Amino acid sequence: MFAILIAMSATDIDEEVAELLTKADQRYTAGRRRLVQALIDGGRPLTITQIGEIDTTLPQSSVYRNLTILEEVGVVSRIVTSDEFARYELAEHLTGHHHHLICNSCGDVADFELDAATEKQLDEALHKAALTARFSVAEHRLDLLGTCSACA
Amino acid sequence: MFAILIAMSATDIDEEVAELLTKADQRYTAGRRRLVQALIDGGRPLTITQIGEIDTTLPQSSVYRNLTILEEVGVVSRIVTSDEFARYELAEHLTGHHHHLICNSCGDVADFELDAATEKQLDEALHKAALTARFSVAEHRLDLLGTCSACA
DNA sequence: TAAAGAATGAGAATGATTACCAACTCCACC
DNA sequence: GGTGGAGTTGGTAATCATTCTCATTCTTTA
Repeated sequence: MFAILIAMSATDIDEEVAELLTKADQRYTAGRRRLVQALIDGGRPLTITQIGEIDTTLPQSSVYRNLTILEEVGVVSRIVTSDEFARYELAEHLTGHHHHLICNSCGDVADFELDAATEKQLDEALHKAALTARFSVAEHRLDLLGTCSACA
Repeated sequence: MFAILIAMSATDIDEEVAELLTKADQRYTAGRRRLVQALIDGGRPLTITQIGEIDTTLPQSSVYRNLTILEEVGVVSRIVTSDEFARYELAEHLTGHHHHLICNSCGDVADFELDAATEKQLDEALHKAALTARFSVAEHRLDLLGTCSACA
């Protein structure tokens, strides 16, 4: 498993997280720091269980609560695939816009990026489609479903 | 709410469903017929609750069981958004390839299509990306998240 | 028509997630 | 350098979408 290319250094992320929490009148406590670090270390969307494996000192109830708070504040985003577990990763403005490779076999999720030209054309086509449906777009989500190299 | 453009007539769908069930040693019972009809009538991905509202004669436990069977057989596909409810719609080979508009406010989901050129370029870019990640693609999934016209 | 196998549906069980709450921590102000 | 109060924690109980169970009811076929 590879660590993904991160758009900011770990300390930059830390500062950004601190600012976002402060702006929302929330503290950047030790537990929350460890949680963010686990997400950085994971390098891909993680389930609650996987987070608990990466940092065994984190109690599950605190992980759930703090992920919710970090999501509200815009630090993490929650993604749902097809299995019964929600996954969390750092928000795109910290890691860069990307998409997901979802393995139908093991359920694991990896990140990937599209070349800028395709991304641009896609965006234009999506905005046109949204316009005719009178739908106001906040973001788009593009996933590939299939089999990862570990399961092949 | 509009009904979506369906790639097959209702009777064509019925025949196709019958064949797929038979091939899997399953019966196309009255309850399953009503379930498929509810999905056709809905014209968009429906939650269990919405299906129960469209056809109030369908018991919830049977809806769950039969949706699972219809999914295994390839008649319906289950989609998960961000809220806590799974949604079901007829599989793409019955309705045509399409994508989803997911409303962050009411949670409802509508279908839309992309023009063929964009879809083609997207497909090529995705295959290239999958190749470098050594990921074998079964399908892609593209959703727009935002606000629907009813909630705007 | 009878027997075997499928399917049904009402309710119980499961399990990821959320809510609760008593103990703890941190900060601001005196 | 305390003290009060709000914020946070973490263990446990509650929630609720979904799955399982099983007695009953249909279907098929011999």
